[in-house]
Amino acid sequence: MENVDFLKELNPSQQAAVMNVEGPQMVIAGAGSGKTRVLTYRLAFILSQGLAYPQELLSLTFTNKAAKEMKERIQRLVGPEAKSIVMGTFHSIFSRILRVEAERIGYTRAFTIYDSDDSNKMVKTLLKERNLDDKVFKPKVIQHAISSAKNKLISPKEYLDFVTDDFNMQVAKIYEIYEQRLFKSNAMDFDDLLIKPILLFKTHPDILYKYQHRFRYIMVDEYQDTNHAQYILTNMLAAAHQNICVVGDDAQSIYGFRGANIQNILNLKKDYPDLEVYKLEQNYRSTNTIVQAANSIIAFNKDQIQKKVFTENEAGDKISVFEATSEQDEAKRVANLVREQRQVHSFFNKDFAILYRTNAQSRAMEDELRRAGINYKVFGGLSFYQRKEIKDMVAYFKLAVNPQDEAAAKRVINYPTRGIGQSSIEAINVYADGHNITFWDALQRVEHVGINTRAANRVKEFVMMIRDFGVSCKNNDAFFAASYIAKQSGILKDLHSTDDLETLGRWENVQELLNSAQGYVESPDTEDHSMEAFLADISLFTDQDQKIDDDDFVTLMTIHSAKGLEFKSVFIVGMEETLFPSGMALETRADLEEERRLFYVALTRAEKILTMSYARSRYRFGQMQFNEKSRFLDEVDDQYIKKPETNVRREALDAAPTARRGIVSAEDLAANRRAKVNRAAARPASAGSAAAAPDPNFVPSDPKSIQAGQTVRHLKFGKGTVIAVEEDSTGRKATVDFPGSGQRVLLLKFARLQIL
DNA sequence: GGCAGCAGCCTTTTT
DNA sequence: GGCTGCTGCC
Repeated sequence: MENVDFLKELNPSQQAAVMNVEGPQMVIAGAGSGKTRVLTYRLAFILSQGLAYPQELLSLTFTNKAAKEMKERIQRLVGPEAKSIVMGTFHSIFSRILRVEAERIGYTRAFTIYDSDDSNKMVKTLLKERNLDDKVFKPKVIQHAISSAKNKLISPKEYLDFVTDDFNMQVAKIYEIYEQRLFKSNAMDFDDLLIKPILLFKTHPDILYKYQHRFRYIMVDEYQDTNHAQYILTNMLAAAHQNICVVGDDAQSIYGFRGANIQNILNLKKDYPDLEVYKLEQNYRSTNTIVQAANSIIAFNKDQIQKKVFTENEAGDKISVFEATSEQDEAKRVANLVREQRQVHSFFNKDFAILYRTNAQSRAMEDELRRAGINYKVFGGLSFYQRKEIKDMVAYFKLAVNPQDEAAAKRVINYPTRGIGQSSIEAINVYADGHNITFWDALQRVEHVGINTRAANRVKEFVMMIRDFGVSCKNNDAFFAASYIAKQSGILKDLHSTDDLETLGRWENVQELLNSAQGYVESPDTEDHSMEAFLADISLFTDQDQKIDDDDFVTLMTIHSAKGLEFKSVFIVGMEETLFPSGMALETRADLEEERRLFYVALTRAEKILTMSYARSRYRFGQMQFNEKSRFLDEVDDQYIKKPETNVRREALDAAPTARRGIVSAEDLAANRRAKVNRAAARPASAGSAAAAPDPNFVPSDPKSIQAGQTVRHLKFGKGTVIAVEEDSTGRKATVDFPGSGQRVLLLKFARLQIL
């Protein structure tokens, strides 16, 4: 409290944004302008001035990780009291509030959260029940229609009143039943975590009053990415005291596809006539070349708040652009450039990011980086909690806590297989529907359903098991209960019954889930150690939240995931029409402008060096495509791009070792064929392993001593060369090229290798 | 009821 | 090219 010295570290516009804390404020923060700094200092300022207790500050962030980092920074400024600031994503904060108030709107506090996969399955079930053709009524389309209706606060009834065509009438009906079904399952989908609080506040003014007065200062980060429901929610909470501060950058609004409404930021002045607007326009991150290049492209957008982002940083290198023959060629040259820049600029791997539009593009990059022996890490794609084995485990957790959870019950009632087949499940479903009871209640009365006794008995056993799990969750902490469930459900056994690497990997993942339960229970930050609390926590966990360890690796991720991050050297690959901008975004100006903002986000991730590339040919959907280079490349003011002659010289240099490559080189074809042979050979090899005679001369070396470049021997695959060694969440892995059976990635904790 | 093999979809992004 | 979910066979 004693000092406010930290304000000296801010420029005048940052200071203004930090120190004006009463009344509605909007901070338009250009890329790299110290937005996080302003947010943290603003909270610290309020605390240091004694304007509020920390628990009266509500700060809504885009990811849980951002919240955690921000809290740590505030703690460094004002001390441990910062811990009590209410900080997190919309979804996590409001799910917490909902848990406290659940009974008021007919849920129990043990309600479970449906992820989009669960919702999708629910829609599919409803289509089946209503005998609708899923070719006409595509589950994804319907799911999306329901979700956007919910986010616009349109009820099923209103939806029905609103539409005239047959298709949408059916959608309205499905929407209605979907809502009923979720309610009966004591479950909420992602949208509900925002919609239900609004409903709660509308119908219970006393509760609204409580939270309006509890949160005296509200801050919203990444405001450009909020949707209608989030906008309503913040307005409701801020209505009493109007101390709301939203921070964002309209130029970085890239989540329109999932309902984010850029109008929220463009029109805020209408909602708050007294709104004070601060613009942070000085960029501290990038070279002037990068800042100006980014300005030059965003100028093509019509929808925007005018601002001039500038920097006092040096001009820096011009932007390089290169054309590759194929995606492999592109990847190879990126790998070469990474090596070169590491040398020339003394960069580490962690100074590099390779950004792309779609996750599918990571594969070619990974192959070439691995071949080049460059340590890398892929973010996004299938996250830990989306993996089948994890979802199965989580479904058991959900059921134990909330047996009414229909999606969870259907997921695991016959996994691991216990003789309750599809026809039995179907019969139970029909029975539940016909008697207007829930799936779980129908399971209790399985003897009336009319399936064979064998299956009925299995169902009874299943029900008893789930009840038992429920008891275990009540009486023990999350780690104990999770371990108990993993064992008793038979999942661990199921995953440990074979010795193939993939299944073992799954077993490992389940172990990792148990580890995280242990970590959760033992963490000093968690007060509630119950399974219920643990579940609530992991249901909203995403890949964005994963810990980044201190290893030195090149970052591979989509541009969306890269928002908020910065790297010394950035590669934007796949700059091709229909890929970036996406072929799906060419129809309307609004869509194309969102793609352009995405390009803006990509450009502004770079601090020093920026390289962009496009490939003449690329495999998509298993077919070769030939794309034009992206229009976005032409939109960059060419004074910031390296002149073609420089490029040509570069290309001649780079191309030398790969000069023989055609569009698809013989080498690629060979590699391809080898991979296929390899895959085909994999099964017989492991099946026949029992027959292999033990070699008395084989002495496995210490896994830690395995290094790239070594010649090693493996009992099954024979002699091979270690191409790369890397480590990720599953452990240390070696890529070994065996002349007999091709390249294999081996987990070193299992594979026995002898260094020769 | 369980498993293998095949068809068809997908790939825009994710709380 | 890869994954999911469906069908048809045991």
